[in-house]
Amino acid sequence: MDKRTHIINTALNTFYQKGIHSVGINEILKLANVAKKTLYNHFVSKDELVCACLELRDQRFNQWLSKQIADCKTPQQVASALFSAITSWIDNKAPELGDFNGCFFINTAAEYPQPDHPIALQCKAHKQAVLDLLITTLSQTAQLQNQTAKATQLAQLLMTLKEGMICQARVTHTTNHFLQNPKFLAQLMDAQA
Amino acid sequence: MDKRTHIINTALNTFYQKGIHSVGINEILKLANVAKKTLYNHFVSKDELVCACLELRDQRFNQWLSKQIADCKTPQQVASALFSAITSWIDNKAPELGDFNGCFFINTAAEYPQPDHPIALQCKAHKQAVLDLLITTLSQTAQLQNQTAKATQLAQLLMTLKEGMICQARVTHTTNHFLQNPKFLAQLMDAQA
DNA sequence: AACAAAGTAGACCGACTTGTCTACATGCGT
DNA sequence: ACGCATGTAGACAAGTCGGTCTACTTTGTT
Repeated sequence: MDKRTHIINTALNTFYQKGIHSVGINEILKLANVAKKTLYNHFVSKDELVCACLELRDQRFNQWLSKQIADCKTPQQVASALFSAITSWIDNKAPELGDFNGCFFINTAAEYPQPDHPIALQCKAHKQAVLDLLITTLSQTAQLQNQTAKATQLAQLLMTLKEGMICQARVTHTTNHFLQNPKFLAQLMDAQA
Repeated sequence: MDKRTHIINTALNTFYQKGIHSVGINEILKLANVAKKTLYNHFVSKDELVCACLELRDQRFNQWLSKQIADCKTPQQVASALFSAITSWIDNKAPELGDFNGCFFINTAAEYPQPDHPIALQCKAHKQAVLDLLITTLSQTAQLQNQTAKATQLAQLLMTLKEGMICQARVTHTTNHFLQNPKFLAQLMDAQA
């Protein structure tokens, strides 16, 4: 396998489970069975390796999520698919995303508090990409065609609930199962009108 | 002033703004104008200092929040008060909580991924305390007396939205202003019935 | 067969980390 | 006035960090 992607894979798994600052370069080297020079031959610094991890995670997550909410015909279906996808992720039933340990981007952003740091900006960009995915998916439903404002608002609501679910699960290890109640979702998605 | 509380205050401010692992003991010593021996005379380790910071933050936050949602007569009022309080915090209009940098407990938990670590447990306990505050406040409204199940469910929904707002604001620096729309809140709080 | 590219293993550097310890100064109760 | 607790200032230990570098080995191409 390509050494570079192998390093990124190992680093992503380790960073995601233990955080960035808690994991040293040497730990990644041992786990990946790779020499230090090889790593620094592909990445000029640890920060750049972190960026590559964020990029890979962004790809994987967006691909996974877009598959989960594809073919939804109504906003309610989108909400339902989204929340059951997140719940299955929390319950470790989404192997593509690894053992659940919260949102890698929120966790990472917490370790890089300077808002203009490249890593913080990349975390921010990921959130925007997910929001855009929700907006376009919602906009493609029959109910919301040519209503981008309403679709945007709904997408923001879904995002807020999604982030809340993830953070709650990360810290308290609890899940809000009523977010999968169809009746509640129907009322929630109509509440905007 | 008491040296111990002065150290905790300085440490809390610094940890909250920059994260735990990014801040060394020496930085806190300089900011607090305190000798290293004094610090280690009051705290056996950095971890214990972090615990003291979490405890202080927990006190301050709960006190602030309970004041914000006191005297609410309906669930909708509770929701409205909660979300406008969080929004004012995000907009740096809650001086008791310092310059907004997300949830200190979520940020800290992200730096201590082991679920059984004392610091992680303290973060978890804080979230439970906030949830309890919401439950009791909601239970005291006329509409929800003797309906603890419904009050609990509503409190969980409010918690999820609150966490989502905070995390979104932390990473993307955006706010969902429609969460303060009274019409939307009314529909949201009725959606459970 | 030969050569260049890319790998391994790990010593090493300087800076930083938490935490200990010595030496000295200050304030307070009796 | 004395003694003790508590403070300051900072050297120091022991270890970790990211990152560089040397010396050697493997791999693939021509």
